[in-house]
Amino acid sequence: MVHGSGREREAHEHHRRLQFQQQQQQQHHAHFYSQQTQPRTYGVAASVPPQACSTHPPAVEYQYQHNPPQSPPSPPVEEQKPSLPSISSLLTIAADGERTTSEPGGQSPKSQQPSPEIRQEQQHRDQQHQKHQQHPQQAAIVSHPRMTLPPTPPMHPDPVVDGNQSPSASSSHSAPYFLGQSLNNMEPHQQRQNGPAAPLLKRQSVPSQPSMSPYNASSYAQSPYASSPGAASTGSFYSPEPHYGSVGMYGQRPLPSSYQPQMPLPVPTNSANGSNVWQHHHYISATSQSAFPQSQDRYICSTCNKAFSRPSSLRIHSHSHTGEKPYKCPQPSCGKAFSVRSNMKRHERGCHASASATMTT
DNA sequence: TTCTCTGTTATT
DNA sequence: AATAACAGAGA
Repeated sequence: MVHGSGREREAHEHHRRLQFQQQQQQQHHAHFYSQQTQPRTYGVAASVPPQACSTHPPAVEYQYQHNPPQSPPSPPVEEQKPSLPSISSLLTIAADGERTTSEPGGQSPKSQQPSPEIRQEQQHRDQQHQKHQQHPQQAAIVSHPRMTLPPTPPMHPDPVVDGNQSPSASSSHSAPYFLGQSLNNMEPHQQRQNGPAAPLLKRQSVPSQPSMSPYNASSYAQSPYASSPGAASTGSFYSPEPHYGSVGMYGQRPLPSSYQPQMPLPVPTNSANGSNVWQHHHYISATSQSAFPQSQDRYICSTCNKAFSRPSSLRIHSHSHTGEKPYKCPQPSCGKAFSVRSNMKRHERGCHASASATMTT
């Protein structure tokens, strides 16, 4: 039971991660591009729903080719959407009364300029979506809702994310929920608090959670995405996972004091795993990097990105992911095992106090 | 600098 | 109450 629960959590997490990784690949494109087109107004942004990227990946490629990261002139989105006429015709249909039922695919024709009435309705819909996916805090940091990097997701009351495993389901609400769930953007302790969907950590007192660590929130705020898109293309990410992911979940290793986040970017396997998620989350700009206390919390769990100051701490922590319980109760009659030695000791003292006393005396 | 032990907090 | 997980102190 004890063993099972730990491994189950891990399995859940792993499974979810895989899903997210797949999704995140597409999302990454959308984010990356949107970072370069900040000046868009809300209305314009609404005209380029994320769905467009997820359902028409080629279009994204097209945009990449025309807008290299080095010099994003923040072109008006309209210029990138030459195929409006067909949408207009769709709108006409929608105006005829189908607009209430034409949404199931989540591909509402938001890019055209419909009649004010319709447009308002669509905007309203978008606003509602964004309410779901955005925290006020992040709205403050990034003035543009659409450009917010994976926001701390609104915790779904239903922790069972299995519903999202359905491709159709994920695509149908790809816009808001997709972003909202953006994965482990969620703080590990929050994840744990949400049961199976949140298997990793549960303590709120953890100071070095991804979102709290110096290379997270601050890096967002200072992210060169905003100032130097070219830097992003060089792949300066602070993300241990892509490195060790193939080795196992716990290929942690100390970050060298002079650690330089030089991720040669998309290692094929990593891309396939969607490690972009972490890349997004752990990018450090030169500024924030220099400000980062190098001697502290250098050991990052590749699974949950939690930081530890000691390798032993990290090793012990890794047990929580693997379910490994190397410390077994010495009492023959008790087959219990623990992942933390002190916990085993305590168990021994508490549960086998008399037995141990007999043995020791 | 790291490890072990102890204490604490959260969860079940 | 038992357990999981973590941080801090001391070795």
